[in-house]
Amino acid sequence: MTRSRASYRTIRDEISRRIASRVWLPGALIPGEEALAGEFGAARATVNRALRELAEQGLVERRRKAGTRVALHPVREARFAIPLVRHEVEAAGQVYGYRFLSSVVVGAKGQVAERLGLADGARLRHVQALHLAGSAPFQFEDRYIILDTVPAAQDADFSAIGPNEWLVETAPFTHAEFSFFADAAGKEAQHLGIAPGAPVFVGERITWLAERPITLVRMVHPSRYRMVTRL
Amino acid sequence: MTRSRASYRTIRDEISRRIASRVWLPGALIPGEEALAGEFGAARATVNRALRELAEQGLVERRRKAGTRVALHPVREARFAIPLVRHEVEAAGQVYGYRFLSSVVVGAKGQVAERLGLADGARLRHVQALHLAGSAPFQFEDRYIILDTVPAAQDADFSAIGPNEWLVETAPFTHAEFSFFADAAGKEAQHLGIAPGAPVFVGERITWLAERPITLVRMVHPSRYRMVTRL
DNA sequence: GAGTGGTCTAGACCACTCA
DNA sequence: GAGTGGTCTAGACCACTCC
Repeated sequence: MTRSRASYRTIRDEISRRIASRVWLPGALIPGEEALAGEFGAARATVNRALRELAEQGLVERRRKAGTRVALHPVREARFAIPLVRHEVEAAGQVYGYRFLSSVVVGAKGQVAERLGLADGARLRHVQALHLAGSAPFQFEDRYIILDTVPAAQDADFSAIGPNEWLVETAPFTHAEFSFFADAAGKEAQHLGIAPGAPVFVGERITWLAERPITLVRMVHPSRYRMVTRL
Repeated sequence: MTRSRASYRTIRDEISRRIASRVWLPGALIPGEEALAGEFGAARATVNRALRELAEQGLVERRRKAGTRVALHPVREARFAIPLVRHEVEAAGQVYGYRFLSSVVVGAKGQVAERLGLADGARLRHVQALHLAGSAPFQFEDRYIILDTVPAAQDADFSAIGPNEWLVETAPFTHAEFSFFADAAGKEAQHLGIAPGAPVFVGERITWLAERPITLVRMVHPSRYRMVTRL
């Protein structure tokens, strides 16, 4: 045996290989953990971990009593890292720049109040800022911070450090909702240096601490932006 | 004790709570697995699984010898399910429709050849199709299938079933690269029933079987489309 | 009822990395 | 060198679900 020992990676990759090479066809039942443990000379827990990871990837589907099947329609998941803008820019080898635009305390109303599940009039700090990669605009940030949840945000100074970095270190979140879509540039066009109506890539994020909303942010990128991942 | 037993979920959630409530601050070192096992009355393996999941979520960072720290900048990951278009439409409670547009075998060249790492002239099947939600256009699909990797695709019939569904059941992939961005509608505008130049949301995906490219697809959505996830 | 995955334990050795 | 996480084992009990 060249294989010093059966690791869960070895087993996972071998099973993955058998699926890819169609030794086990989509929809087919594969051997149980016990059987595979025997085949690979490993403990059942080791096989379990291998299969669990494959199930997380969506490559197989597992059900008690029914066993493990090769997924018919691999509803696979793509994972995207959600880094700080600054890290994103620096990772691309460019110099990060930050420009504070405006800040004002307002009462919640309309769509914003609704999306955050707030009563009209709840106090929000509305901040706008621009993030640069080198000298080029990279992201326009339009953010509401719920002051009931994060009172300290009322007096925070966002002239030098962006509200995202401030929040990350001050108010961890427990839940989040992300959405991404394309839109036509509105008022942010001038800040991004593009024509009004030009396509922009928008990321929206709402974060909560337990059941209390922390912040709603709209991050607008010019259309040269790409969100990329591999798996 | 009301807790019947310490499960890895209990432990994971409790640790998560301590981080959220700032009992353990960003950057702080948290107790070792041994210590936590003692505190929770669990085996070290159980604590390990809890911490491993938190590390996957990006909430903590682990290094041998150095220990486990609360992440300073939670580079958290968002996961997006990549379902079949049909399932996506049906999950939204709408009737899925498919319209085959065109298919032709071409030689690889230019950008396409380059992105797939193919020699000029490699044979590709180029397929275009439209996916509908109810009567409204949902996604325009523009796909190249590498016939060297998937010879069976040469004669596959895509008039009733989309190439994606066909591929999923015929040619599993081992690696993939996804990218998402905003663009201005080009020739696909007429199929999507939107104005040329209107913003569209584009998803591109390349899949490989081992080192051989399977397919490159460009999926174009009108700007009403939202890609959403929670965590 | 029975079979399969889900989880937990106690103990062990290993691998990496910090000092 | 020593400390911490990474992984594996052997065995056990449990929970879900199909028949």
